[in-house]
Amino acid sequence: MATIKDIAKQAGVTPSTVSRVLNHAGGYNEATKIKVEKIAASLHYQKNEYASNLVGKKSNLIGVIITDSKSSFASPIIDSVEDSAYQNGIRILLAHCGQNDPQRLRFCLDLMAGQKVTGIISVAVQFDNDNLNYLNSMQIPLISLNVSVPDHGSIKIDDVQAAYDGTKFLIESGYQKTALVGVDSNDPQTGLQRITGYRNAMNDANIPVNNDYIVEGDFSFDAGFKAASKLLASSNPPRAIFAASDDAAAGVLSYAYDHNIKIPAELAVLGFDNSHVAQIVTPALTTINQPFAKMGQLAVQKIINKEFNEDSIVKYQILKRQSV
Amino acid sequence: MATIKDIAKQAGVTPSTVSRVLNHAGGYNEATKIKVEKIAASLHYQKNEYASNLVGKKSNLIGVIITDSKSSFASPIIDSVEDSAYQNGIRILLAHCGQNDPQRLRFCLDLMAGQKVTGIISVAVQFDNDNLNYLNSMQIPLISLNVSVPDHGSIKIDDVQAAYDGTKFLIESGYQKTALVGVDSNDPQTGLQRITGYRNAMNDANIPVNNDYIVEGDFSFDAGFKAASKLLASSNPPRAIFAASDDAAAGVLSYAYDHNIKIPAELAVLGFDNSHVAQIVTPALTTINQPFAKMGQLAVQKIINKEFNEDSIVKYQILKRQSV
DNA sequence: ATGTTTTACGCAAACGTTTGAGTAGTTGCG
DNA sequence: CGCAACTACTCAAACGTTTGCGTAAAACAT
Repeated sequence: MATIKDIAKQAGVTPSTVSRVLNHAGGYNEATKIKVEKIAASLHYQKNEYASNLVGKKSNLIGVIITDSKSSFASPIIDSVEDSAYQNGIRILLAHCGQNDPQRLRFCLDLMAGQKVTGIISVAVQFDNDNLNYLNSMQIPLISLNVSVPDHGSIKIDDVQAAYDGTKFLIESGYQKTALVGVDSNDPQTGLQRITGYRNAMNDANIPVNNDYIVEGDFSFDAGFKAASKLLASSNPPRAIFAASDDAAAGVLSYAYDHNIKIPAELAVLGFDNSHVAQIVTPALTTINQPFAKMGQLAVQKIINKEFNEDSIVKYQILKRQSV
Repeated sequence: MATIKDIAKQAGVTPSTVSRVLNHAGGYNEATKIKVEKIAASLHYQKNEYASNLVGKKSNLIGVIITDSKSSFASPIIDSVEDSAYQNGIRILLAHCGQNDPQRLRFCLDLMAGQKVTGIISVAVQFDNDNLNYLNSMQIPLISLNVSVPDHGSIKIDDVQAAYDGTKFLIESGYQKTALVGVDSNDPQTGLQRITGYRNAMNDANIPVNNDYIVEGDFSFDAGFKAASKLLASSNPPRAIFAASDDAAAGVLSYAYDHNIKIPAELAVLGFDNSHVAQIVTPALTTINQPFAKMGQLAVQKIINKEFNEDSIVKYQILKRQSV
């Protein structure tokens, strides 16, 4: 591979001059510039980023840590982060940390540290104490999406309020008997907050909360399916189901389809996320839109502008389609 | 940030020794090793990969270029590539190149070159001549998934045969009137090959091909929806639709749902990919399974083993669910 | 006791780039 | 004409590692 020295030799100048030309740093005359650029092109010169970053100490690298792509909202976020990064000449280092795998998360952090990333964007990653301390000790700024992480900036919707509004929306649409599925009360962030929002909305509407109507689970299709089978086979089935994700909502839809339950006539289904699947299932899901693209974009902006400490709450909307 | 020199100073040895200890290179005694490791830990030492790679000339970096994540099969591939990479201590540099954006693809290649990746995995990326030449001139090995790229290794299914088998499967299931949707005859790879497979199967079954039954489009939900509306509103609607992707199949399902067409009683739908959506739509899609996870894994293996020139054809299966 | 091998380091160069400081040669100004 | 200010460079150090070579000291063999 051609280096700056090869170019220098051919052009009859020193590497310094070549470097200045290639970086448009000024301090050379037009003829030299043209000559150097022509030789660089003919040699297929590619700057060695390792050398460059070593001396320059800036990496133009943003680390992105996601749990895994199955979570359905990872894709749009990665897309927008990548696009924003591209527009700013920044590169993306991607790593998966799995679901609750401190060891792998640690590996991810080491990776990012070794690459001297200017910042990390984590998507729905829960930090355990060890890794949080480790991160803090390394002084790498972090922007967390979807969940908040102590001492670091975050970008998320107001989960309590969103669950409140979703529940209220169902109630006002005539569904008093509304269940909440796919929430994990052990998850202090999303799960618990959405349960709180649901409870608050029921209380404010003076509807007693039936605890059987809160069905625990993760955000998966299966969780939705199982919850539906438990709820809808019971003696007192709900008239509406509020799922904690679109995938879970799709699970509900699937159960309903199998048992010939008409949506929304016999059962209303409200999703959460407005992920890709929300638009393509039948009937199309009424859901709570999370502005993933905007969140990814904002995360990159924050890292560029070094705004690491504020928490941003972004707006969601209830997106009406066919399922309620 | 602490460097190897800081450790050396504290430990009373030279950087060489520290380096050897940290790399488990041998040539030090146990006491020194323990001392160095303890100091390194206490200083939160992180190897500067830039310096390391600069001298070592190996990057442990694999570049991944995808068009965009919306293509629904990007996610499982990225997941498996990332997992395989993780198990081999390799990092992933991710870049999007958009759909037909030579300029951005060029940018991606520059990025990869600058980072001195050991290899590039491209997912469903079509190389124009300029970029192909550019890639070749840079001598970076490439493994292409889903499409084949001249002079470089690829991993894909046999699209002609898969479309043939899918069509044959529909015919043998009793559907003589089978349409093919979501294919682009301008796409010499996937599109054209699947059309060929479809035609071959029809011919072999002695069924005349009705050209109206081949509806052009991309792989999107909308393409499937539009194709369905064109086909099913016609005077001679097909009894089965073979979609070129699960997303397109979901579009067909959606149209059918809107017009109260029963699946599979009145219309059979066969998808393609077995992406995440295939399992969660209602009814669940019978589809052609592409082993994305295996493909990603294999791609990483090939790069590690430096097998850049073979084309691998991986196996698909027809996965029977509810839609046919 | 002498010679040989091994161990456990140190030394210094190298990787490719950037950048502050230095310097010929040219231009401008009064 | 003399001095300052530029221009267009060159020089050399620096970034943090790795690694081949060198070498004292220790261990072993004869």
